[in-house]
Amino acid sequence: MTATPTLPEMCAALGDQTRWDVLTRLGQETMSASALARVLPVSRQAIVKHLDVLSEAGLVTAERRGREIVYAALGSRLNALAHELDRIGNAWDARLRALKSLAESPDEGLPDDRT
Amino acid sequence: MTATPTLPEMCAALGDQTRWDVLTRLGQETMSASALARVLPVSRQAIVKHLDVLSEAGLVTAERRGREIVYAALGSRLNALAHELDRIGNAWDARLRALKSLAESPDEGLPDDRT
DNA sequence: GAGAAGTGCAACACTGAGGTTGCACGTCCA
DNA sequence: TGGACGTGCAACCTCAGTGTTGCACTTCTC
Repeated sequence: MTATPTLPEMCAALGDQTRWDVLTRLGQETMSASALARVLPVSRQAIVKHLDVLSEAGLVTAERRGREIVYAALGSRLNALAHELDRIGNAWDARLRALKSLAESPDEGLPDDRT
Repeated sequence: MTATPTLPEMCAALGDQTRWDVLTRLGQETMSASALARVLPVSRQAIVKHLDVLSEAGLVTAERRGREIVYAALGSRLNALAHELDRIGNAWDARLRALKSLAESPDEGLPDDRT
């Protein structure tokens, strides 16, 4: 049981192209690490490491099925992250709008970026 | 100019703790790189590099004001990313649910959503 | 004009992420 | 029972990201 990943950790897990390749494959069908390695242009060991990271972030589930381990992409954690990011984005923009309307006083002529 | 950053690129930009420190500060008030360096435990040059990355990702805006450059956190790109992630997460879970119900009653079709 | 403050650029060091190869060990099946 | 297939572990390599320092240049202010 891993501690809930922090926001930067979640984003870091999603900040790699190969990891997205893995995820999109797993979003289409459940696959084992070896099966993924057959499809993607990296070694199985590389895949395994990525799956570890994704599993740590709660983005995939693993299920042992005989001699192989089948992974599936898990959307719920992604939705939770999305919700969090949306909240933060809204807060930033709200503050920015407040600052702008606050700076509507005519005695500050700051648009001076033209030489 | 900055082509629209890809999804992994956006996530990679957000996958760093120091960058989040910068962003949260800029979400509270607009600041220059030097001002940020005074507040955060890293050098100005490190801050500048992070601001470059964030700017490239469209997460901050820069406005020259005299001899200094004032940055502000921009929420809109974050909201766009959130929306995208939410869509993908929903697609994954829908497919997973479909697979599960398919395993029980092999009667249903798959949702054909692209991720 | 002098000095303080901010930015720009370049060289450099260090660490960790991403990837590879090789081999050992379990599991399925003909 | 042996071979094919999948996973587990470890050593190793490479390079980009994060961070530093130093110096030059611009801009504001007194």
